[in-house]
Amino acid sequence: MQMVADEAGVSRATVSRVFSNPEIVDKETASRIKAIAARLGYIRNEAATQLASRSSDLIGLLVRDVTNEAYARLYDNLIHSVLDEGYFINAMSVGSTRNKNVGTGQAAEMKRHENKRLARLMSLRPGGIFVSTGLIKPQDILPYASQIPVIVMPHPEPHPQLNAVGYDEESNARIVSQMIIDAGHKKVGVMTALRENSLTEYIRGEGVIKHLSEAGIEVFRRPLPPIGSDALDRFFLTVAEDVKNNRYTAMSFLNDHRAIKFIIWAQEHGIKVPEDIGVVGYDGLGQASKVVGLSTLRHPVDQVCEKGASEMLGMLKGEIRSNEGRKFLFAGEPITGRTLS
Amino acid sequence: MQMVADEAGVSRATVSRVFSNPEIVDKETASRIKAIAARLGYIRNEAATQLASRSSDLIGLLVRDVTNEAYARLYDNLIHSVLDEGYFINAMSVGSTRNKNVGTGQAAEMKRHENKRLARLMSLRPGGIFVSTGLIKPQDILPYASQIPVIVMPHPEPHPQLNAVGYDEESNARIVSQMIIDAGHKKVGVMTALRENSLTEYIRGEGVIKHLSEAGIEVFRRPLPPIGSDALDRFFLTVAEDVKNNRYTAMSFLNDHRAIKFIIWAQEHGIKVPEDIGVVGYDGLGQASKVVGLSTLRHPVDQVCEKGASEMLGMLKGEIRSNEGRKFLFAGEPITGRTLS
DNA sequence: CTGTTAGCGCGTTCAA
DNA sequence: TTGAACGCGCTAACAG
Repeated sequence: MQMVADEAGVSRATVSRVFSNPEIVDKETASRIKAIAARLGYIRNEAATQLASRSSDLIGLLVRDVTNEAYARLYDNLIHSVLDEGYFINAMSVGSTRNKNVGTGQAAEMKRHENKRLARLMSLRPGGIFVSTGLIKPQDILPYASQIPVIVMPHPEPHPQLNAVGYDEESNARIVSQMIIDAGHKKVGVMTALRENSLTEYIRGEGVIKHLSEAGIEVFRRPLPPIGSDALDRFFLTVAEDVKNNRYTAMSFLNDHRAIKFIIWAQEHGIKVPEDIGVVGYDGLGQASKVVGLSTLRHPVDQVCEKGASEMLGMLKGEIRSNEGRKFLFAGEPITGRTLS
Repeated sequence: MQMVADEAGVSRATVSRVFSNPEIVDKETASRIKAIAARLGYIRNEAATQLASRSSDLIGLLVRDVTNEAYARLYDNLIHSVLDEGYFINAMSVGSTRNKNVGTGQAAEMKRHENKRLARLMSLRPGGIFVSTGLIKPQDILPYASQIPVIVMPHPEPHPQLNAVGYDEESNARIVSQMIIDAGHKKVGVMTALRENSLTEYIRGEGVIKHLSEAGIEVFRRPLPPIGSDALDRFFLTVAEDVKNNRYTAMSFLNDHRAIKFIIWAQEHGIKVPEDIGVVGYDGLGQASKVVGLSTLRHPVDQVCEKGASEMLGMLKGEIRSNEGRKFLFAGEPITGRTLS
């Protein structure tokens, strides 16, 4: 910066103004300085900028797993939504469990890991934070939420003090249930999750069970084994056993990814979908579900992101109070595919 | 930090040491300070740390599009590879073109956009940078490469001064060609790209053409129309026309994503794969290609990431010189699916 | 092992 | 419209 200032025959302060408040600098001087800066390859040091200005154009994003298409979409969408207003998303991916030997009962460790990442995110002193992971607990977020705007997304976090923009799981469960009912199934297997592993998935599963039961459908609760590399395979074996015994004619999954994995698995194990068993997913994202023709529910990702971004920007500008636990829920839409009947 | 120091009855310097160089602090003092910091919710300001230490535990990643599974895998893999050594990946996603009205000939604008993002990344003063985008040009990277370690990945950037860890497109083209030949095709359509739009895809396409031609196969060059929202649809129409006229029996795509999009499109337009036309992809990533049973070539993502990360870490530690244009190429492996014959 | 001191590169007063 | 001076929160010598 000093070099640019010297070259232009001005002080560092003027150079600084050119990059932070160009309007208050003489037009000619400004363009001359810009040219010199470009020629010299000067790029402002954000760390120093942030430190001196006590503000940041950075918005943190704690995200579960970027290889998960649902999160990737969210990420991508947020980037563009906030970029228009001059903000940047700094993502902290907790990471996939793909190559990790995460065994039974290690959900606790994953939570610790998420908390670490969240703290790291805070160390960057972002203007605000989006939290997009199902594992972390409200009480771990709360301390930060009192310092900067925090929006939980797209999980419909119920905690009264946390802002949340998310999927209307209640409505969604009803929609999925109706799809199953409309397809004529009378006996249905439903994948469920433990509350402590994923509140969202817990609500999804229980919601579907509630609606199906109320409609007189016979429901078979099939809990997803605790987190672990072979959990899904064990789950599939259970379903295969159920199919063999004609316990139910359709299976409701907690997300598309697992539904599709099951379809691939079933194919390899001589089980036909939907002849032997109907399959319904949950999220409707990703190319794979389109290819399979998966019957599923499409989450309103774009709506959620737009609302989340506009809420965040409103809070950053001080137009919206960030400590009132504002809630916004959006319902998805049914996607009729070829896997349910 | 001052509050923590006061509370512990030590100076700020000691608190600082606890978080940057714990070994040189008295063990008891250190743990006492840590406890106080935790209680007070103190989190170090990274901007200040970075400014004062003139170093960063941050590695930048310029990435084309996180919603693209190939890049997402790369991203995720890098995060974990460098985290083990105490580094963090800060990704700058140039963004998908999904919702953008990117018309014909706007490749130039996308390049400008990428350059802006790269500059922004530099403003964060990372220790090094991974460049994972096909559009940006060597001369736009070079100025940065002289300042910090830069590794281009996974595109096999040929520029002699740039480090690159990437896919061995030469070998890959040979492998794909062999798959097509082995499937018995004599007349083949090959998707090609413009050199200025994507060097990698250009090399891929030309490589396949070269190998097929040398094997006596009749090749039909089918260039992908310039970037634009309807480019792919126009391409598909061309292929459909070719199929109708029996010009060729198989089509070689430049990546799985487009191959799968074609398969979905073909399905909707009454064209059967592989009966009417065989399809071969390129990259072998993503759940969708598995579902389709796409015949394709699997890129060695993990190998590339591991090598890239270890190179980067070596450079950051000064064990490897970063200005020698080191090159590492890895060949993929053929995936025999159901779409080629 | 710990405290003191001098910056890191910038934004932002306050005068001029 | 510009420059001088101060400080953001922290690390890195150096001395003790």
